Amino acid sequence: MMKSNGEKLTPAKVLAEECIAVRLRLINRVVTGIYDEAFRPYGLRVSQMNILGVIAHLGRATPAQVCQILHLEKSTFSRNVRRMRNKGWLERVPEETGRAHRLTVTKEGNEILRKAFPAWREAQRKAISLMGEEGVTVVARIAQTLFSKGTEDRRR
Amino acid sequence: MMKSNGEKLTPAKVLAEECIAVRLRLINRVVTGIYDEAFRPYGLRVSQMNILGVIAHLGRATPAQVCQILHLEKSTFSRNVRRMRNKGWLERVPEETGRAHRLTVTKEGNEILRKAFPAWREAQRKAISLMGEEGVTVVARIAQTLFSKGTEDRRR
DNA sequence: ATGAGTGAGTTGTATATACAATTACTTGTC
DNA sequence: GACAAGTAATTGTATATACAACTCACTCAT
Repeated sequence: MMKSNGEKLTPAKVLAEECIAVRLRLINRVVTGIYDEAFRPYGLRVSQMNILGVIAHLGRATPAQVCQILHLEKSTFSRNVRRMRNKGWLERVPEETGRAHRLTVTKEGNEILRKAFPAWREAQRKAISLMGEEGVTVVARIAQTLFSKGTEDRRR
Repeated sequence: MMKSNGEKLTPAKVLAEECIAVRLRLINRVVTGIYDEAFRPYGLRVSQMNILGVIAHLGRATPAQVCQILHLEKSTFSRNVRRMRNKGWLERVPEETGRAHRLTVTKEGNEILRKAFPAWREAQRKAISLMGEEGVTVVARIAQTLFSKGTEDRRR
């Protein structure tokens, strides 16, 4: 742990050994791969499942709500939604006013969630086995603080 | 914690409340944003810094080595390298044989790592504040098992 | 009423990512 | 030596992601 030996501490060395982002992004790639592989037979991606899940949960969601919860940029969300509307999983419900609208999960959208559910369970199992119970708990705790920040901290 | 109330447990509800991937990916977006923002003045992305760091650490690295360590698909790596070669941060050292080659970090590459180092420190500080010491430790532990898997488990 | 500002949404551009297919080279094997 | 198998790298295609710039429609102050 203590690096009191004679090796020189170049930026590269410190970066490679201490950078949080490199580790988190690595884990993210692997875990994303686990879920995407599980969902492949259904033509579903984990990113899409996440969005479907949130909207299904909210019922009739505004894009801004979903973006705030998931910390997604509005343009990212806009394009993700387009793909899912093309697949018939999401539907727009226009508001009375302006260009604004809400989103709902269609019957087909709920159907795909239902069909992919066993695959999700299997992916969860693998993810837990990779991250450990502790890892799962910690990730849930961190995400919780971000969900909160999303609702309390309106600016930005 | 226990959900013994009368709410119905739809797939959507279970997914939204229990999915590990949605939480991990959310954290990944936020943390990636922290580092990318810090690096923006230097025209550097966190993904690129990660690759530079690993290659600098290894000295003369084969693409396969780096891909194995970072769990990056070879085509992803290939295109990332192209961008960094265009910026003059990486250099190819051809092998005697075939199309194979190794990569080294150029003087400019080391320079950018050195220049961006304070920004990295600041991003680390923010990431630690977001994830907590425990979060940082757990992520390091999980990543460690993946690094190991990369070297011992050759298939896939 | 009108013109500045605001909020929601989309589009332009660029990077990151992965899977599938292809290309280029090497190394057998016959 | 020619052909089959294997490995490294690239290219084709698609999705995910974000920042910047733009459009559209509403609101409000003068």
